[in-house]
Amino acid sequence: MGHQTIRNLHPLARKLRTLAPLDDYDEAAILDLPHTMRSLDASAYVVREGDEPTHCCLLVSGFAMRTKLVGDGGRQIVNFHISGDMVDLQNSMLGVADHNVQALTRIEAAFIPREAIVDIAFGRPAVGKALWIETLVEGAIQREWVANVGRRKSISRLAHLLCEFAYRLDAVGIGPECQYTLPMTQEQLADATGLTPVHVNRVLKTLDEMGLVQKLKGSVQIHDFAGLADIGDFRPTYLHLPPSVPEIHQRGNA
Amino acid sequence: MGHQTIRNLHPLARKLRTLAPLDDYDEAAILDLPHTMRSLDASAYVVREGDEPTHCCLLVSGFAMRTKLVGDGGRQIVNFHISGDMVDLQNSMLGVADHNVQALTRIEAAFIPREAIVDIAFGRPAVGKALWIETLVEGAIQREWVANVGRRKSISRLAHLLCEFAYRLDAVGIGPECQYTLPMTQEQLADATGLTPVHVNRVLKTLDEMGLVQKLKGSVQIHDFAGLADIGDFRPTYLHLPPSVPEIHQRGNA
DNA sequence: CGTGTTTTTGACTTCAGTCAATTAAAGTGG
DNA sequence: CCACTTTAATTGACTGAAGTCAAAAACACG
Repeated sequence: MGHQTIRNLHPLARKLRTLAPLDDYDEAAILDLPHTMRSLDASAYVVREGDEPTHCCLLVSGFAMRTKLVGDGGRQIVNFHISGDMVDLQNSMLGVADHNVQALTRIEAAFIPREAIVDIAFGRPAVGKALWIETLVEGAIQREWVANVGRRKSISRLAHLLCEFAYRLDAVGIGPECQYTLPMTQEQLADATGLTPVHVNRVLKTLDEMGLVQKLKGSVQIHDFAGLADIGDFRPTYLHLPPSVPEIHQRGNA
Repeated sequence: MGHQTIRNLHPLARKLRTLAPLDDYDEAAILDLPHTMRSLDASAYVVREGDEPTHCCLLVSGFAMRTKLVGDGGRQIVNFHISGDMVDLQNSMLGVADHNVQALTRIEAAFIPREAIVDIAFGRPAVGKALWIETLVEGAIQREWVANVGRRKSISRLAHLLCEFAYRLDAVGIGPECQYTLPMTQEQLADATGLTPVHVNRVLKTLDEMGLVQKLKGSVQIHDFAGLADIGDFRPTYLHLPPSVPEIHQRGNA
């Protein structure tokens, strides 16, 4: 594997560095992780419920989502993922996948053998700690989603989701301030918020009329971040981002 | 600390053993973890949102819950916890608590210094792996809760919750088959399912009329587990329990 | 262009929430 | 042990937020 290979895992190194202090050897070990690159088309499955994956999938570019299907045919999106996310630690470490991971857009992904992850985690405690923290942060996000879907009304749910996405994109350097890529369809937003597509459409219209946010095709323009965060009841603590990130959103009112 | 002390952490050893293979030294190291015992009354806080806990709380006996408060005063319970659960890995590892942990009943808890956890996790990879897996399983439960609250109707939500609780109690040996301790009030069930107490009351009545389950004070009697799992759309994969546990529920129809 | 998504809108329905009052338990202290 | 307070459960009547159904308009793309 040559110089090309080295760069593939850069998003992972970048992210883990923000989660726990890593030295140069740690970073080198991350970049050196064995892996195979694959690109997948939008809506392709990375893992399906019931699979027994042997590799961990790192999302290098593009967007992905985790989905669960319920009995009556409904679907719930339980999280979205962006560059640098280990999209499948859980499924590969737990043996059998309890949910689906799907590409949302076309993605580039690195598949890393599970053993290599375990080895680096315990061979290099700093890396292990970072991976563990990543797992914990994802848990924190899931908890916030439970609260979002369980206890907020539709307008807050959507506003909250848009705020979260803005912060997470900022943290990885995509999504320059107040206009950012939002590749989900309204149906997907509905599945993420526990609403129906029709209602998402109406709520989005309301948010627009309120002058808070404007949804364009494939992206979103936030006009008043503070206002959006307010009706979305959004406080970013649960994302456990490094202190630098939140500042970006101070200027939300363009 | 004498022989008494050794037994305190037994629930933890017991649980971690089911998550990853541990040798005798691993178990001894777990039982040897420094800790202080405390008992807390029902509804006392173990951690509050915003705290910066330095200790990890292990629930030795009793029941606890994680709660998040939303802007309009609503509360969402995002998980329940039972004996053997590390109720506060997330908050202590992530620095600042993004949610509350509260005793649901009177509890006995062991508070273990955060550094001791980190040391054992990386000094004894088998233990570390078990802890990591515990974190991942909790994430899996959170995802299922997102789907439960987001996409199931009220009767399924409650039925699902009751099934999950039955399985989790079985896994730690409390809750002998079909009658088990269910210490939550209807208000707490409502906060866990994203419903109102009034509606929970009505749904519980319906479940009773359907002959599936009967709620008594402080406990619940399941008359038809298969039927309950059916309307609850409950499949236990996401709990990632050892294969032995599920069998107990084969005899659900007493 | 034409075909297939995705978005948008309107009319109507329903599940669950709200309000309010009652009953039943569970403590508490004299 | 019993009045007294508090907390939890129950019930009914009414409301409302979000869902459903259905059709039209707007894109996206080969």
